[in-house]
Amino acid sequence: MDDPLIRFPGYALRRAANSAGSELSVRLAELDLRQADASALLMIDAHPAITASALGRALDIQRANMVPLLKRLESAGLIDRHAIDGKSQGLVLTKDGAKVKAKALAVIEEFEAELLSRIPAQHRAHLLPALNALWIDGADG
Amino acid sequence: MDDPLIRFPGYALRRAANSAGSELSVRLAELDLRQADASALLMIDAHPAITASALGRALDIQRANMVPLLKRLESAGLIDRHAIDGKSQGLVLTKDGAKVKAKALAVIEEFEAELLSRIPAQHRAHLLPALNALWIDGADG
DNA sequence: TACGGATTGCTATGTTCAACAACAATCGCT
DNA sequence: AGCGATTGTTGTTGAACATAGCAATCCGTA
Repeated sequence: MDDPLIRFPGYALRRAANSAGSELSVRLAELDLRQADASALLMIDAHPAITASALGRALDIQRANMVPLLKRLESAGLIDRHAIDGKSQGLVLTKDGAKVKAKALAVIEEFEAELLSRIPAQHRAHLLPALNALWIDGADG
Repeated sequence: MDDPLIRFPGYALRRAANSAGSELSVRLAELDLRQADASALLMIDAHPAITASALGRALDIQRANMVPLLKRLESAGLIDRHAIDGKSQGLVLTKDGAKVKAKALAVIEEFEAELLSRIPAQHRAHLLPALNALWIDGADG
């Protein structure tokens, strides 16, 4: 079918993100993780005792929407929360959390490699810098 | 904040798509259109009398979810439906639909140009072919 | 021509994701 | 001490997407 939309990078962006995202979700589901969960685990691992709201800012998830995410990770025994002061809470991985994070990282690394392998070689190295230019300090700061 | 995720193309894909998508939605909202609406208008314009289910396949929208979309476009007076045979219906743009489609196309063209302008020149031409490789006949073909 | 599988449009329903407004409690700066 | 800003939370809303099922219709083949 002749498609008048495929010439638009924005449209291709949406379709590619949906395609890649749904496939990654399937793989992460085997670890009982969602994409946001895995992102949070990796970020907490890189920044132990990070604050819930700081994590939300880093992942572009609003404070209100962090609540069920953190509740899920805590219920699964993957993270611990401890009070930093009277209003902030620091997040750290539990031992189980570290194990699951390692598995998730392996899944993601493999997925990313497969993703790149689908791209013609001459375009491959350009994808990441091009994408990053679109959202890092992009229009939505 | 040091971000362990920005080295992943898949993550950048999601963030970039969200960023670009939400911005485009704001602009299309001034025409009372959603992204799927605009996509449908462009596709119907390129394929007059296209079937509802064929349109859904082209846009990767399930038949069930086409119902409210088409109802919305029809209620707004942008499309007409006529029976092709006993079970299929052909979709065409109304005069108003053609006008709105032209406006939407202008919005999208401008948006896409701005999007590309944010990408360093040496990466710019590679984005579209790289993205298209990810979803056209990709893993979810 | 008659039959059976496939297709079409639709209803109903559920899930996930993300946005908003509001709130009490707390912090940090002056 | 006081005041604006921040934090974690609740509740609600809307969009986007998926599944299961259904009656009607089409189409290839016997």
